[in-house]
Amino acid sequence: MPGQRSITQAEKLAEAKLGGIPVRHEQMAVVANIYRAASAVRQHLENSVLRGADLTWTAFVVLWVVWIWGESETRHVAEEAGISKGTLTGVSRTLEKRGLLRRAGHPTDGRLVLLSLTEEGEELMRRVFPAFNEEEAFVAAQLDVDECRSVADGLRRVVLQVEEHGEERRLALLDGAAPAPRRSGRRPQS
Amino acid sequence: MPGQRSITQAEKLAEAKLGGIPVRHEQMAVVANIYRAASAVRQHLENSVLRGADLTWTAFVVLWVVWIWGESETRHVAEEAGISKGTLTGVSRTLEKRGLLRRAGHPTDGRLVLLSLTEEGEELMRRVFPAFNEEEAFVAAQLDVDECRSVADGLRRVVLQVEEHGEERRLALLDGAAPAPRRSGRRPQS
DNA sequence: TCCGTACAATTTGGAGCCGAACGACATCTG
DNA sequence: CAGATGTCGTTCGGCTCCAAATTGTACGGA
Repeated sequence: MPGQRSITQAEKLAEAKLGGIPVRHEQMAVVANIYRAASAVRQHLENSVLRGADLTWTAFVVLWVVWIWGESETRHVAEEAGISKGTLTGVSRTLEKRGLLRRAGHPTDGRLVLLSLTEEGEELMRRVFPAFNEEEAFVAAQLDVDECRSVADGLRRVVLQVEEHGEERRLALLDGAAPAPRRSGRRPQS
Repeated sequence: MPGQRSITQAEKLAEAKLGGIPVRHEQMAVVANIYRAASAVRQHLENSVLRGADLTWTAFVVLWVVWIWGESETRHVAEEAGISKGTLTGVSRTLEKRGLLRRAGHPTDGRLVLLSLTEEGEELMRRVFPAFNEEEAFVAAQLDVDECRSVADGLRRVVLQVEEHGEERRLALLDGAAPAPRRSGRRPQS
């Protein structure tokens, strides 16, 4: 139902709405499906393995990053996990309360906080990650290994494009104009 | 930096952590990159075109769905936009307050609410969508049209796999056990 | 030693988001 | 035509998230 057909139809309707102004169909389909897939995958993983371990997606990602990279400074963890520093403060404190994560001050630089897993956290990851990876395999079950590689590679190029040229592009678009404040969140100045 | 290399490295570290238990690398890479790409794309679009129009991602998606499909019942809009009914209630009311969306009762079935764009909403979409689509093209600029098609197709298969077999899979995994309540949200019963 | 600057994490404000419970309405059944 | 059952959208509780403002620490030069 909302697969190939409805997306194609949506594109045609969009074109009609624009009175002949051309739409970049393929690029539109990539973005739309990236987002659909991300939601579907996240929801499946949260409702299968993560809920049983009482972890949110973000909490799992944070644990995973620290597990893989070992003791790390919070800003690196936030960057790698794809969340803001502010969010990480809350998440890491929750995980600390649950005894999965340790937060320690840096020995010489008092501004830094180092995150590492507790033994309990390590155990959890040894138990949960294999199940998580099983479900990753499940969601990708309609793709063979080569297709996985090529999809992953295409997505990597999207990420790189944004990381390398996104900032510059945004500046060019605004062209010196005010960056436009965010609707939500704390108000600037006032 | 966090491109091909660091992901591959992460996978090796993960395997080491598991003491030889095999990891499904390619499937893991697909999931990881779907999520990274979704975040990157959303952030870029929010910070470029959407912020200027004072729209969040979700608000834009809702407007887009109603624009494309015309007057629609809320549950269909929620489904198509990939958000819960409860979220849609809030978002649609915000958009109504801003004069972009109309909420009307169904003429014969009093339970339903129909959403449609106001003239102002239509104008906004005619103005914003082309810019949005331009940025979709920008984020996909490293992919040629064929690659776009094949990535989109691969992602579509992921979405279908979850939509068609996800529920069944989750039930099989829990195997009759309690579905494990969500940590957040309103508590059952009590 | 005392600034000023730089950069760290944290706090804070506002919106998003899910899913259980709820109330309103529709429809089926006897 | 009443009650049971089902299906809407809405409400509500708790958590997630971002980014501005804030707080705290480091370190360079006067």
